[in-house]
Amino acid sequence: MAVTLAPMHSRDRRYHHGDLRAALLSRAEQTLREKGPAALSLRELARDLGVSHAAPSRHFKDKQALLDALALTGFERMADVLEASQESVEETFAARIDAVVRAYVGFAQENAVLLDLMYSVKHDPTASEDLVVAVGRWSEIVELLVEEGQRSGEVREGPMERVGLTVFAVLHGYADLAAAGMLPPEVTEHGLDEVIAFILRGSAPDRPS
Amino acid sequence: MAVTLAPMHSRDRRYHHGDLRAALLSRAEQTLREKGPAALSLRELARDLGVSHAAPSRHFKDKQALLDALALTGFERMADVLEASQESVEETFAARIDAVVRAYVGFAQENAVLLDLMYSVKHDPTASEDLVVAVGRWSEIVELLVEEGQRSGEVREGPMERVGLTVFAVLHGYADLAAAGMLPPEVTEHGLDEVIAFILRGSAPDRPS
DNA sequence: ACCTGAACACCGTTCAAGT
DNA sequence: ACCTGAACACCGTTCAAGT
Repeated sequence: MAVTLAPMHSRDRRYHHGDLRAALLSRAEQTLREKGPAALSLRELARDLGVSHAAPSRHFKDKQALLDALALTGFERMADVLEASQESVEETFAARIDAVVRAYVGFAQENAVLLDLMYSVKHDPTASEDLVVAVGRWSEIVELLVEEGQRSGEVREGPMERVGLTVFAVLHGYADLAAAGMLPPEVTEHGLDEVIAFILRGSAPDRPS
Repeated sequence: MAVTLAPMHSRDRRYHHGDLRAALLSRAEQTLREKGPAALSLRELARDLGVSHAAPSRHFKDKQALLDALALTGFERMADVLEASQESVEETFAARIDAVVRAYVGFAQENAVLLDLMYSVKHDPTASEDLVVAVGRWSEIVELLVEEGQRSGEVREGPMERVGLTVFAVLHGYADLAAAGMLPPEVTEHGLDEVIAFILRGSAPDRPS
């Protein structure tokens, strides 16, 4: 019966969608969130949006291209969240780490499936240039933070690949466990304090003995 | 458990495979490793093994059941590797952590895609009971290790959900980054020393000041 | 430029039937 | 018990054609 176009909603655009690309991304994320990555189908997406099954190919070369684009928006939003966490925060390493850990873990919990997608896409060798840029943006945040801590004497000396990377590993590991639902419920926010304290102890300078 | 049976076709296998279940799992892992999870198809698996496309359904209810079973073997092998890492190792917290970190990261690097599968399956609410058991086996290893360290005074006091979980988060985060190929190449093994030192500092008791 | 509709090859799942 | 072969509904991708 669906031969007539866009009949249901009076305020619908012309026979082509208007901003199909954005609509596809948004709807895809919703499906991902609600039914998981295995349930994501281009044809169903098109059906939901009231366009033909071939329409998405005008905006995304193939399914993987849509997933890549979705992951990219995830990285960008993540970077935004991390950068925002550093605004109007006391300029000590402890305060900054506290803010960034809470922001990262919060994002991970609210966007667990998207985070999975982000990391699996990044794993892919054919990753786009934009994506590399977006990843760089938020690994830089941790780097800057650590370097600042080193200058102020709050963080032990050493190259970024050692100190910064390890701090990031803690951050990422805890967020990943939280997103995967592996943390006992009462630990989820309580545990954050311990993680932050752990990072501070682990990255503190040696005390003269 | 008869292994040899009457042959059927000219030179190939018998008409039923013999141990199709194990063959499916093994071949699925190989495909996963070589071509990634998106390229895994039950029909292709069956083709590769010379059985009809409907044969796998005798052993796995559906595709997800096969993936679950594959993830389970991953968890079991992981537990084996971790347990093996604790044999004939000096009985100090430092030595034990060193061994377990290297084992975990090593496994993660050699089985990156499988690890992804393991965590995505564990994320699934319909996870089997066997799987929960297998996960428990290796989170216990870290717990025992931390408790032992606490008794010997090498590790600060505190409940397992605080100290043990955080140690595990570092371990997991670094392994995940390594598996995802996010570590600069020269860091991969060099960085392990820093991670281990970080864990030791982070979990050490407070020094009287 | 943007989308449709038909076509193609492939997929997961089910099921009666064979051995 | 274990597997086959056909059938069904669905999928991703491509492409000539419409507007």
